Amino acid sequence: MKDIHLKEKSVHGESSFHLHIYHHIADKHYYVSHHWHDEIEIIYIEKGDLEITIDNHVTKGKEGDFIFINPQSLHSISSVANHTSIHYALVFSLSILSYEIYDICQDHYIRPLINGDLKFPALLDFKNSSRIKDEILYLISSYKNRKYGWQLSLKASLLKIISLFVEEDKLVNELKYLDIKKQYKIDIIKKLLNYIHSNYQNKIYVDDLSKIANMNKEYLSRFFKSFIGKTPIEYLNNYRIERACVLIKNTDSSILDISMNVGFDNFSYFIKQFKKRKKCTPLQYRKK
DNA sequence: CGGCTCGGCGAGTAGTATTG
DNA sequence: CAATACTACTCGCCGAGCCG
Repeated sequence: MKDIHLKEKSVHGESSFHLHIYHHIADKHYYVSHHWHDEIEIIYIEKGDLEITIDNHVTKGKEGDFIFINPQSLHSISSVANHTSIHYALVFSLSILSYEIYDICQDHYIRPLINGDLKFPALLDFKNSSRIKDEILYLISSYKNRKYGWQLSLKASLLKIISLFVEEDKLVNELKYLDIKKQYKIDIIKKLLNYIHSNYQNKIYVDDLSKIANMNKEYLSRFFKSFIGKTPIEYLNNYRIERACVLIKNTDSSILDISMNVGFDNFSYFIKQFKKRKKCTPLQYRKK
């Protein structure tokens, strides 16, 4: 089975050019579970609303908003109360802008952005930043049109966007605000999520997780919920059901085998949990 | 002192195994 | 398949300890 970890291992874009733009039409059940990656992600909400949680802080994005997710930030994305929405997600590695020789741009801006000393603000107020907005929209259209030399045009746009951020003094200097305690907690959550994703096929008890986090199990439940919005077991069941859905769609295995495979050793409990989340039985889901 | 973090207790709920 | 008993989990509450 494909090994899936919360830290995305997939390379965004072609292997020769690490920038990709996804166009998502998100229905009312749209939910991208907590994960993180080395790339920067810029979300442009074309239509509707989106709720994005970044490092335990909820950002409500409205139509026309741009949301910036910095490298290594733990984030999840979901639709807002029964509404569909359309958004672009620009995912790219800042290393495509790196220089091999020492350069003041590299030293003052690119490297600090890569290692997290400088960050983009989560939500940008575009009242006074229409140039940044225009440049991002231009970047999206360059990507779509793919005229000769489009990669160069995208690179130029990215540098232009960063230069506008610098010019307008909108980058956040993390060294000034570094919250070591908060970072420590985020690291624990990442550890727990990684453990769940690596071991969901086996039995997982809250006690196992509490040992990983060095907390007592009651506190861990609350700690986890305060970050993820679900208790550890709710999250685990949800993840198992999502994994089961993939197997139901893409394999001919029996529902019983699939339920065992994703870590449910109690078949009736699996059906119960499946119906609770998907509003149909696993077999009905396959027939759809 | 007040705010915050974390541990621990107890009660209620959810999940699971067993039995008839 | 339902009833039942047991275990695991969650959550409200309280208190200890730490820090500014």
